[in-house]
Amino acid sequence: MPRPSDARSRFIDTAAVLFRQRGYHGVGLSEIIEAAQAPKGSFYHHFPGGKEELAGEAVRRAGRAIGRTLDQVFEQAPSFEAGALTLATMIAGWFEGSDWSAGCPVTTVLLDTTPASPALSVATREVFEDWITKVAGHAERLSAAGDPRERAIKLLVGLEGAWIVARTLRSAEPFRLAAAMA
Amino acid sequence: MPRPSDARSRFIDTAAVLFRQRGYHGVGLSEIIEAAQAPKGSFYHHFPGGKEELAGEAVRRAGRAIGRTLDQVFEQAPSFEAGALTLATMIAGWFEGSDWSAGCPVTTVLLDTTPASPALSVATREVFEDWITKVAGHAERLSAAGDPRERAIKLLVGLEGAWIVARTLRSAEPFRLAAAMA
DNA sequence: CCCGTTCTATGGTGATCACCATAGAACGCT
DNA sequence: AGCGTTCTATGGTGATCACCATAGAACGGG
Repeated sequence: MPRPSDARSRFIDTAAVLFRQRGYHGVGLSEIIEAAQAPKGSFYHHFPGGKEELAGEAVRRAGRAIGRTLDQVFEQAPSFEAGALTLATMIAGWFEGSDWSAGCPVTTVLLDTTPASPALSVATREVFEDWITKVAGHAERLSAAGDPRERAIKLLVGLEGAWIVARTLRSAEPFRLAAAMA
Repeated sequence: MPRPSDARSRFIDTAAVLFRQRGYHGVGLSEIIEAAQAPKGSFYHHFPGGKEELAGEAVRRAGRAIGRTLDQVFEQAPSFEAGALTLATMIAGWFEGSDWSAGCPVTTVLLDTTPASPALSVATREVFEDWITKVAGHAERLSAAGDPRERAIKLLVGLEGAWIVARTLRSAEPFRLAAAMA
């Protein structure tokens, strides 16, 4: 086997960035290929499934990255509430750093493709379920009040809502309020 | 002036439905025109600003409709909490009735166009601000605890988040939890 | 009745869409 | 060295994109 291609990886990361800014249909394949500085022809070698396969990989990779962050934050949090606030503050910081343009990598693809693309619907669902399971585990470990899964979904709902509202209001306040709610 | 055109109105309503399902870039103009059963040429007569102008009208009209619902619900609610629960239940019902495909009319356009289209960014922002102002007024009138505007944003964040998460989970639970949070 | 405005109707425009056929280059293996 | 696989590179494919030029139909007011 020749050298492992970093072109494939660049495709995924580039696509993730662009999809978060303008959604799945808002970004053309040619723009992704150009931004990834890869030849057009090698795209379909790495992604026989085309744009959908690429988006699926982007969603899963970004999902895993956030999942890791989520574990790190809650592992060193003194309480579930403190962890939720730290997480919300972190996301708000990244979001503001992107000038309120880098939306949730799952949501931005989800709204453009569900239920039109079953494969992508499954990918987004699995990422959300993974996050919920992880957070519920931390909620239970930190002996937070109430049902762990419900608390996890509450946090997810609050953060996703904040990610939407903050984009228009161009303010971190929704994240602060989301953390306070959950 | 000849008869007021109902074609223009059909364009707006048709576009609103389709944008909510698949986002701004996910729906082609030709599909909207065909679904509205209008000739292609009359579109640019009614909307010289093209697709963006149409989307702006769709967002504002849908925003006003939800704004009216919001007033109706809170005007006959015994408390802010009761109103929030009723509202969340209503939206969840509509959403499930569309087989979890009719997303928030603002969000679905917002994520596809902000900040690429300043005009649409303004439209989505104005609708959200209108909702917040309305809900804050009801919160104050019903003497809900805490800052009225903060409570309004909390409810908005919760509902928008629920609208996202419920789409993937295909369940009304996120709406129930959003109401409980706010 | 005729004019002027409003709206409908047809038929494209160039540009971009996602996708692919084909061939050569780069490398590991035997 | 020669083979087989992996990847790069080029150059399109038909389809759809948003948009528009042009002309006729439908209606009001004078």
